[in-house]
Amino acid sequence: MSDLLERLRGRGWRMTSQRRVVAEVLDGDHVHFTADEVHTRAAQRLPEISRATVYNTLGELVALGEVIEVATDGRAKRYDPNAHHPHQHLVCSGCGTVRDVHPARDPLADLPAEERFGFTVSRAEVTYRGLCPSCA
Amino acid sequence: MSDLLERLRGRGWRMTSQRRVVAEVLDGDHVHFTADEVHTRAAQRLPEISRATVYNTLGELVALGEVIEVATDGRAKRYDPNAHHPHQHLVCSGCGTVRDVHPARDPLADLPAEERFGFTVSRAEVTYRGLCPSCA
DNA sequence: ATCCTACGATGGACAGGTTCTAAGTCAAGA
DNA sequence: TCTTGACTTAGAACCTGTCCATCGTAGGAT
Repeated sequence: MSDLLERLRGRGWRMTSQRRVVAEVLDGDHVHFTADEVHTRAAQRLPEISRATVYNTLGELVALGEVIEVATDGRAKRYDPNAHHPHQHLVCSGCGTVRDVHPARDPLADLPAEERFGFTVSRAEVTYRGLCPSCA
Repeated sequence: MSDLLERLRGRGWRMTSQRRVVAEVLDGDHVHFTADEVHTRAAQRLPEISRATVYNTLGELVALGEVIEVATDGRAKRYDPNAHHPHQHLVCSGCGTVRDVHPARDPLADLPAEERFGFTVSRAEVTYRGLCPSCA
């Protein structure tokens, strides 16, 4: 993720301690935090960081394509830093855990033109639902 | 949809005028109202119906599997009474409109066993995103 | 090294969507 | 008809997310 910081600096980002901490929180595999969870974890390192800053930074990361916004349920959005390899999500209906998964085919390819109703379809998000081994 | 009322009564539901009106509002094809829209339309028939009752009833219908909850993008959830015929959703990123669509393949079939991580996967929800003709 | 200043951070107000609570009402079984 | 607990109500509370005015500071200029 430190090359994320490099990329951002290369794009003219002013590198502040707040942005660094948010990027560090999102570092790591299989992480799907809500904005509030990111804020809580960031605040452990930088207690005075504000929620607005976390929202701003996450929004910028999404706009830059470095992070993906995932709406797994009607509740808070989750932020997925694994933006450079296309994937979908497997969600446990019991505990809410999210795993990245890789279907065999691109789901966009399976929506025929006559089922697009004139829409310009740009992406397909698949949420597989079921029970994880612990909850089953 | 009147057999919906029958099914609900059969499951021990107390049949109130409020629940009847909510079920009637959801009747019909290609309907994807928000809770607030359901409330507005229900209130045309039953002016004193409260928002809480609409939310309660919608939640119960979802729990019973009679209605599907569709999470659009940070906006209000939409409620889809077409729960008995498998389909997916096409959402306009501009205005939030939802259309039912039918992909050529069952997306569940495209998640290989080694990508299931021991989960018991029961369903796949696909949300296609793009711009509708008016928003494009 | 210090100064400037535009960009970023802050926190508090605000808004939309949803859930909760306490009190009153009524469907349906006895 | 009576009784009772499930249902409804209004409004407060809550959660997620955005906006605003003000303050602070990163990083280029000097």
